[in-house]
Amino acid sequence: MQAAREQFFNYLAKKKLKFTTQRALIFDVFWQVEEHISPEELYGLVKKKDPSIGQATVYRTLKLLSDSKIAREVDFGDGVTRYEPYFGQSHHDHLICKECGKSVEVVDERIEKLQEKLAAKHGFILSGHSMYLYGHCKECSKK
Amino acid sequence: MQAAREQFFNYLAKKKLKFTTQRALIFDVFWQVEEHISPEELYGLVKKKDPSIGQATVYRTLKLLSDSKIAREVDFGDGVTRYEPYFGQSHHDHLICKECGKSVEVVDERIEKLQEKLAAKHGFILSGHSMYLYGHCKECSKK
DNA sequence: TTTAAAATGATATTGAAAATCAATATTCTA
DNA sequence: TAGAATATTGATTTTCAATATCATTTTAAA
Repeated sequence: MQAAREQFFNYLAKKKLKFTTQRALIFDVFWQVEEHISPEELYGLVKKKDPSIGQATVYRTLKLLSDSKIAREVDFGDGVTRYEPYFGQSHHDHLICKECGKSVEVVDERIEKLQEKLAAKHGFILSGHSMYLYGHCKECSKK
Repeated sequence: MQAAREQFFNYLAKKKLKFTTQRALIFDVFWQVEEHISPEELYGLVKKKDPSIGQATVYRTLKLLSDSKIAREVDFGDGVTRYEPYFGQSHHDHLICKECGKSVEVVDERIEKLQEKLAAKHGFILSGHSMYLYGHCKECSKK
């Protein structure tokens, strides 16, 4: 079994929750996702494989995936929470084109370090952050 | 007239919009705000001064204040968009305690520079960013 | 097998935000 | 100034994502 699937299984076991066929299916479809997906979009994909699955189950399962660190919530500020496969992925933030909506995953270790120091300076222990860079991509700048 | 009020007035004039008494009142109440406020909270305050003002007008005016760079939208990820006085303020990001909800305004010029470079590295021209640092404040860490 | 706990899908509900719309108010123009 | 054009307002409805509820079914434990 893939590591991520196993992690999900273990997480559920630890919480005395069940690895149901619905959760397995939702996980499998989700795990194919490139970049990120909204609950509604995922629901659409999942329904193709099993039309009997309820929308609420998709929402609930995404929460579980998020709690178990298999998925990560991303919020591009357009009113929809999206999720992206996270387990096994290295940490990254997002760079989004305001014009065409394209998003790129980015990281800068120096920024990460500075964020921690910045928090510490104010007496905080940093546990996470969300950083979205907005701008115009090469293609859109040309126009 | 204060600079911010004037900026709002000029913005409206440029767009051929009117500086109505409602907009003036909403601006005035908003400008007293420390840190940030949600539309609903602001609506509550404004109603105390003029109970006839409609909720929609508060929402609309906040959008105008945001468009004119007098206010800035902030999103702490709890489903409510808040606004903070921005005109004349120096740029800053937010450090939020996950436990007590306290928020602190922070900046690090080095981070700002690195963000720009990071975007450039991917062919983007950076036009803005949103950065929220989450952690535990000194008081909450003690417990 | 019985009992308890968890999960599901359908449906209803919530809450923020936006859209609609009739009624006013303001500005422009002849 | 009268009248036309435009903008604004407040009330209300609508939208939409997300969550809550609940009866039913499934699964695990005793």
